[in-house]
Amino acid sequence: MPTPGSHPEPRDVLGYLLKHATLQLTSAADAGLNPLGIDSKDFGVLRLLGGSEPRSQQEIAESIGVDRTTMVALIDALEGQGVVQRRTDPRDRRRNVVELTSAGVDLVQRAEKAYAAVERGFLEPLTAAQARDFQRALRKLVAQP
Amino acid sequence: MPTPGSHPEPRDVLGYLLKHATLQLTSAADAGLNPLGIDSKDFGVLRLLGGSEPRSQQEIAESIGVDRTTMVALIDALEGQGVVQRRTDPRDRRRNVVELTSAGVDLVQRAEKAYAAVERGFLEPLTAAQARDFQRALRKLVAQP
DNA sequence: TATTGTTATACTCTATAACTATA
DNA sequence: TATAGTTATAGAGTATAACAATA
Repeated sequence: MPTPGSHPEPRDVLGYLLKHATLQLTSAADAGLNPLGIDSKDFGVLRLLGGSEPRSQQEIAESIGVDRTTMVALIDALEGQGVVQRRTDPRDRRRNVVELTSAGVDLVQRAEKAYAAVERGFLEPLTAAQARDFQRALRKLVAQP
Repeated sequence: MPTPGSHPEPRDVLGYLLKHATLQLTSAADAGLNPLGIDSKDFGVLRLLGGSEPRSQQEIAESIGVDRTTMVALIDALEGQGVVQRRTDPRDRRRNVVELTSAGVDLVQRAEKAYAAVERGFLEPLTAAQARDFQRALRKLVAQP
């Protein structure tokens, strides 16, 4: 804790804390998902595809926040693993709709469990109420314009 | 908010929230520090040097969490701006002790103010108590082994 | 022999530009 | 003419390996 009047320690700077919290959780998630053959970025795509409406590559790219050219390689890899499948949209043949295969559906379910366990482990230093408030605060902060 | 039984929305995943909170704060900090000619990474180095003990390039690199080879270019740039100075440690001539120049001391003071304003803006959606609890929780999480 | 700073090099990640096929 | 996917290319960022000076 910084002494009044002194320079705050680097570790007390919000930017440092947020960055390292992100790094820790990401690396724990990568490790937890590794036995399933995917990483946290793949998981971001897969859990999007586990949702209700089918999505084109471009829509997925926008949701994740990467370029559509970056999405190509991501989908290539997942398709190579047999967990997703590209299908030309019959109503607009320029678009690829990406769908989970049955193996993909199964993978997403296992990945959700693995990721949930990682989150629980990460939040373990907090009480249930603290963890809830923490995520609530985070949502408010990220919702900022 | 996720409906019970449904897949949680991507935006509710802790990893997503942490990553985007970090991105938002970092980019706000870069913008706030830009008029001073530095970015948030430079600021991390400078505020370390504003502390009590002098540090070698390697020590700074370790504190920041980058390789010592990466530190070279960072210090090059800051030295080129005239805000830090390399000095060979007379007690171990292999080491470069990096010190703030008087212009550097001045810069750090202004940068601390600018960064503090950015943090305040970022935390604005929270009440003072919520912001305090949020940072407290973050410290606990990052302190994990 | 080990360590600090440095340089050269390579690797990862991602975006920009250009091409194709469709619209 | 504009858009989705693709490919090739380039840029940022950072690490690994090798070298000089010093311990």
